[in-house]
Amino acid sequence: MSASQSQLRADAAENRARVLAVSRELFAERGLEVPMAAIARRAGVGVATLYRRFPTKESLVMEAFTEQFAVCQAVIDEALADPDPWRGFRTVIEKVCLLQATDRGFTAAFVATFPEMHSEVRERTWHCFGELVDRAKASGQLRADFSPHDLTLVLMANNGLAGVPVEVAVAASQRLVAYLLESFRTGTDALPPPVPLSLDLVLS
Amino acid sequence: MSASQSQLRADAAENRARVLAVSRELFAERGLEVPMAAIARRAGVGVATLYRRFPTKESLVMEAFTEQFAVCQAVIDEALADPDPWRGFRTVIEKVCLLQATDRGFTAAFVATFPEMHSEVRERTWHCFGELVDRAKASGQLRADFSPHDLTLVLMANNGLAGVPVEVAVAASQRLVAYLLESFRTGTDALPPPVPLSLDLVLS
DNA sequence: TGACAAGTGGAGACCCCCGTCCGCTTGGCT
DNA sequence: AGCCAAGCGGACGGGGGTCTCCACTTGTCA
Repeated sequence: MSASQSQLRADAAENRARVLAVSRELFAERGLEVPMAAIARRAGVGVATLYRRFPTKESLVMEAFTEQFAVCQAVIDEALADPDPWRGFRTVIEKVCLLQATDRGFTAAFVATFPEMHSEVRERTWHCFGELVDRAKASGQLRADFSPHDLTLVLMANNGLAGVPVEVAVAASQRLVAYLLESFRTGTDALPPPVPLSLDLVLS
Repeated sequence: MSASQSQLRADAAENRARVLAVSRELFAERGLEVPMAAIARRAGVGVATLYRRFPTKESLVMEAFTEQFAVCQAVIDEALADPDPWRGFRTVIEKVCLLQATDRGFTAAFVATFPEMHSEVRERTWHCFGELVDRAKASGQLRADFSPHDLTLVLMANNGLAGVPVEVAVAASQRLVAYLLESFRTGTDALPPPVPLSLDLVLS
């Protein structure tokens, strides 16, 4: 990596880093539709600088989120290492949904770059999750008719909560996830408290 | 109403009606971001005609969806008339979510125009649903910690399923709703079959 | 049937976005 | 210290959106 980074002049490298940091901030706050000019302005550089480092907006998005994708994979790996399959399963869903609720650009970036990722990576993730599901079913804690496709269902549903202020989104997401996990499992326990959502919140 | 309609010349009235019909079609198919020019083209009129009848795109949206809003209110009224409170409750959620899944512009229009509706209407809808919830709880079929705010939660979550082909969205929505209703209730029965969702579908 | 108000459509003003071009600046090496 | 390639930023082209303006057409009523 020092090959591509250290080739850059010191100031250029610093700018590049600042651009990435700012991108992550703004994408998280306002979603991927934030204009390149806004990123440039907040990073204190010109638009041209952005495009010199990242030939396209999409490439910037991709770069800005690779870290998050790694986190995702780590979450699944960790879950597979958990001796309790249900806890692993639950944790994956909780953590990924939290990530989604916290970072407004995350899902969009996820679906946008998903087709571009080496299918190898996709396959691996999918396979791992499938294994998690099988184990959880085998342990009798996950309902038998749960489908791995339901993970996508959860992610998409949870994504519908984006667009409200972060704290609200997080609380709402937690309650949604709790409801769903309760359906997924054989058993019951207390939900997090209701969230006073209002459709007005979507306007912000 | 005939006051404002019959003032229009015959051809103008016909154009207006066709514009509204086309709007509903396109909003349902492609969401609210469909350009005014596209609506005009499909309706076989010029852009100016649109703007003469509907001073702003927002006003067109509002007009195009008032019918759907009426359907919503009707659904709730019908549910209140149902002697079985749980069935009423369940039906409201199922029907509204189906509406959402079928019509891509519906939710967007709903949240967009919600703040503009006479608060009288909002209050009434909200009040009715609250009553439905109370009755369902009293009958012991709805969990006690269900909050009316959870309706908004469901709507937002269900909205996250928009953007995939309609048939898929409907199937996914049905499964999501089934999962959630199962959580909301004290009891259990069979879910609709899993939906082979893929994140790729979002790209369409 | 003829006159005129009501109706019409397309060109274009204005704005916002992505991505490029080009003349100026500056870090880094000798 | 001085050179120069690497770096820089702002102006600009191209596309697409909402909404307006205006010269032309057409329904309607006497």
